[in-house]
Parts: sequence; structure tokens; C-alpha cells
Amino acid sequence: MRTHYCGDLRATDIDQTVTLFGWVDRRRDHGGVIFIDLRDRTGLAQIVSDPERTPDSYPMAEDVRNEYVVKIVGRVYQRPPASLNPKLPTGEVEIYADTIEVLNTVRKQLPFQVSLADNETVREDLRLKYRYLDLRRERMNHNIRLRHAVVKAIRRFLEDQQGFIEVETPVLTRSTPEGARDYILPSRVNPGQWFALPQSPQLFKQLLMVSGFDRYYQIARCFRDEDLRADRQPEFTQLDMEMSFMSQEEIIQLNEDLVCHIFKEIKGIDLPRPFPRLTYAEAMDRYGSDRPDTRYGLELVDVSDVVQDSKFKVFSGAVKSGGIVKILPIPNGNDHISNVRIKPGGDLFNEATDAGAKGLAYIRVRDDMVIDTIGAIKDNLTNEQKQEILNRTGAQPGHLLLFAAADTTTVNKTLDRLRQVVAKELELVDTDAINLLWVTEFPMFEWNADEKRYEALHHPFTAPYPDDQADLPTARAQAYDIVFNGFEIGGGSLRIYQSELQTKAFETIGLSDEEAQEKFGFLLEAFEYGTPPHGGIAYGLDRLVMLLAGEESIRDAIAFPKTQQARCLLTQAPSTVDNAQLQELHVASTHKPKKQED
RNA sequence: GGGGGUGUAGCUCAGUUGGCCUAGAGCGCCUGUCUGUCGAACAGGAAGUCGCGGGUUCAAAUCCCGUCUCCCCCGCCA
Repeated sequence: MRTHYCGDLRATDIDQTVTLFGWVDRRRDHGGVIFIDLRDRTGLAQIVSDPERTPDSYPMAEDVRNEYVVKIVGRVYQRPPASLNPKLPTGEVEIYADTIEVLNTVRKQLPFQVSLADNETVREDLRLKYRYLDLRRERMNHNIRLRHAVVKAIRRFLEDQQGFIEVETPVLTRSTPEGARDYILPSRVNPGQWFALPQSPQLFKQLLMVSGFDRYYQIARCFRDEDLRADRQPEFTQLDMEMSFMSQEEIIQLNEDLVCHIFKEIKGIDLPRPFPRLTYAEAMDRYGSDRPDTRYGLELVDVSDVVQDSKFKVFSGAVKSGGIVKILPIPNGNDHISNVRIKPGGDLFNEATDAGAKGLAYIRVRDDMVIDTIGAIKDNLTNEQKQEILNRTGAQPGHLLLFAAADTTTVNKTLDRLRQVVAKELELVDTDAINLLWVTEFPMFEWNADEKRYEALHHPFTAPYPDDQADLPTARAQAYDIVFNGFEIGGGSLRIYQSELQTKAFETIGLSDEEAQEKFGFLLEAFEYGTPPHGGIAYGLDRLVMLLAGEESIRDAIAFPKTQQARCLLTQAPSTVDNAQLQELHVASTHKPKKQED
């Protein structure tokens, strides 16, 4: 049997006879001596075979090829001084192979090299089709093991230090309104009825609080049938938590403890405490986003009051109709960003109009603080107004000021996007920085102008601040998001635990008593039987692992992810099924496949 | 649903205004030389439905139309 892992061998193992199993990572044949890099999950070890020192193993060493699975028995030796390899943890030693046994060969040409140079990449669709080979590679092997380490750290902390217990909740559950599109499954036993896969264990974890479990967590698979992005998969994993009898402050503290524990375990970093906090209003004001990336400046400046009476109608008009005017000040922007890019047809202009803005005004600050801009702005702002704009933005010669004037949402969305584009282009992002922060005091509801109704910003079980209960539509929620370098990695809230207040919340989003009863009756009823005050949080585990791994796609944090078309290239799922299978489920497809020639 | 990008040897890519393309390079693969390499080196060799289908042309990897894949983004994702 195996006595050691390859990557663990050290000088202290010298003179030992070891048995190793693994894959041939590389083979270097010098005619008289053959080196084999043997790889297992821990790393590489150099195997040596030549006709004099290891006559028995030499014929086999000649025959093995990359990715063969072999068993090697041999003795650990100190490497000759000139042959030490400081690049390898095992680089001080090598194994003289007494025997090399091929346990399995590679019968087909490998679709890509498992072991390849750092600067080479492989097309992602190939990697996904042959994911088992991709996972053999260092990068993915590391990511998946990192993911495990994160989960392990979470479990150790929550279970061993904080008294949480993990409870599994159903994957076959019921469809609920609001939120994302559900994945649904037909019930064979109940013709015409459907299960839904959970978008999150939200309702169950609240019920577990009613049951008195007090501290629940789960590494929970969640499903949302929406279009994919680099950081969004249709099935993903949440670290889901819920606690009873804790204030928002206590929950935030416990979660800072958790996040610090994770960073300490994974990165060996002691994060500074407490994490900075921004209210939602402050985040929107300063960054135009509820998940600001604070690794760089470029804070927005509101000048609505300065320009509200100006003769430049774009500005004053926006303010008069209830909107705002804000500036994104860009130090040295004049050197990097040309007028062509700001004017119609330019990429920054398009970025702005994509966000809903009608255009993009600008002021360039030249030497001696001379203002360079279009005539309409130059002529229609008073000197006092110009001076105040320069003062507020802290403008210096070289500054480019980009203006957005519209309704508040559009202005923030526009400048948030431009802020990110500019930061990336001017390389203002400190990629080594780790910025964690809380965003608090979210509004309970958001007005949906298209559907003319309020929508829950977080979800409809979120509790308002006690002082705000009288007017729910404008109430602030006791909700909190945790943001990591501009990514929302988690969010949670205190929950409503009184059925009267819950009913009011449903009313606010236009969910009638009847509908509420039909969809959430079980929850409302549960609240009638002694419900503790409770609250919780859920983290996007895949996203967290992605960021910790330094990856830019959530797929690189998941062993077997889906493509952007929500397909699995490895198994070719989803697929068609037999008609008989459908009939059994009382289901018929209405999809008409395109004509195929054959 | 929409916008953008992509597809050429097993892999990563080059291939300019259509013709020196009978499609190249590096890596990998195969054969050989070589006893201290570690992305071994050197010599030789095999290897292509230029995503797929149509069209224009004397001539298409290159131009046009359609279509598919994968990626990024918008919408969507409480």
C-alpha cells in the first residue's frame, strides 16, 4: 500500500523505502537516465531510473507516458548538490525506483495537456467537456481543495465554536412568488402538480427557528432559472444561517468573527476589525452602488443644489423634475480619456446611455484651473457655480469631471458603471487589497414604475426598523449585505416574526390576504404558535471561493459547472427523455424541434 | 429576447488588400541520439472537414447569407 504522498517527501524521508501511487506528470528521458515527475493530489516527486542503479525498473520507465497511472516502489535519496530544485517543495530529494508498475495507461490522445506551461491556457468548453482532466490540473485542483478548506473552516467555526447545527431542508419544495424563476419538477404521484427546487432555504430556516433550534446553518444548494453570468450559475451553493434571539448588531459581530476566521484559516490574514459600514443611502450617495468597490477612490459628488437654478437646462431640469446631478471626478482623466469617448458614439457615452442616461456632460480642468468644456455649460454656469463645483470635487489641473443628470436611479447607475470602467482602465484597483464592508439600512421596498407596485428589496420577510413600522413603504429594513471588493458575498436581515406585521408587508407588495395565505399560509400559521425573534444571513459560497482563489469566473470555483446556455458539456444535460417517461409524469412538451435533415 | 467577441493540427495561436496556402509556428505525439534533467536538449517524422451549410468568384481560411458552439455584457437574477 501507499506509504507516502508524493508532495510530502522531504529530506527527513531519506533512506526510507517508499511506495507511491500517482500519475506521470512528465517524463524526461536522457537515454541513460530517466526522470519521471510523479503527481498525486499533494504535488510532484521526482523518480529516477537508470540501468545501473535501478536495472529492474528501467524497462518500465522507458515505456511509461504522460498521465499513466503507476505504482512506484523505491528508496528516497538526497539529490546531488547540483540537481537540487528549489522550485519544488520536494526538490531536495528523489526516489530511485526499484519497481514501476503501470496500473493504467492512456489509450487515447489527451484532449489537452494536463501539465502545461503557466502561460498556456485551454479553451473553456474543452475544459468543461473533459472536466475530470481539467480538475487534475494544478489550478482547478487547488481551487476545489480551497473550496473544501473554506467549507471546513466554516463548519469548524459554526459548529465547534458557536453551537450551530446543520439541518438539511427539502430540495423538492413548493413554488413561491417573487424572486427568481423557479425550476419546477412534475409530480408523478400527483398529476398536474409540481415541485419547485428551492431558490434558497429561506422559509424552512425560519420554521426551524419556530422549532427552537436557535442556531441553524446549512451548506445549501440553491436553484434559480435565470440567465447566467460570469458570477452566476443556475445551481449554486449558499452558506445559509439563521439565529434566534439576536440583535442585528450581534449577528453582524458573529459574522465578522466567521469571516475573519475564514480569512485567517485560508489566507493567514488577520482582517482589521470592525469592518467598515455604510448605510445604503451613503453607499448610493458616494458610490452609486449598494455594493461599492472601495479599493479605489473616485467617489461621486452631488452638485444638484449648485446647478438647480443654472441656465443649463439639462442640469436644472433634472433637479426640478425630482432628479439629481452628480459628478464622477477623475484625477488625471484628461491624459487618458479623450472627448471622442465621451461624445455620442464613444464607449463611455454608450456606457452611460446603456445605463439610461441621455448623455454625458464633462468639464476638463486645465492648467491654472481653467475650465474646458462645451459652450452650453461654460456659458450657462456662473463663476460661483463653477467655483463651487471645483471646490466640492477637489479638482486639480488634469481632472476630468463627468456629469450625470437624470432621476436618482439612473444617475447612480450611470456613474457606478463609469466609475468601474475608469478604475479598471486607469489601473486604480489595488488587486492585493481586501476590502470587506457592511451595507446597512436598506429600504424595505422599492417602487417598480413599470408594474406600479412596491417590491421587496431584500425579501418580504425582512423586518423594518421599529421606528419605521408606521409607514412601511418608506421604512428602512433591518437588513445587511457584506461586500468583498465590490462583490456582494452575503446578505441577510432580521425577520418579521409577528403575523400581523408580515401580513402588512405582504399587503405593501400587493400580495392579497388570499394569495399570501395560499403561498405562505404555513409560515403565517407557524407564526401563530410562539415565534422567537430571529434573523440570518446567506453567503454565496461559490462567489466567495472564486474571490479567495483569485478567479474571475464562478465556474472556476465549481467542480462541474454549467455553460452560459445552462448546459453541462460533460454529461450533455439537459437532454430529451422518452415519451413514456413524460407520460408517466403526465407531461407533454409543447416545444417543436427545428426540422432536422436526415 | 438583444449587443459584442470567438471557432484554423491533439493543445495554444499566426495567417495582411481573395491568388506566392500544395495552410504555418510553438507545445504535445511518434522515431532516433544522449547518464543529472526538472517546461530537458538535439535530429527526423506523422498530424488539418480552416465550426457547419449555402452563395459570390477563374480562384475563398480570407468576401456575402444562414446556422451552431463557447465567452463577455444588457435585460433578467426578491
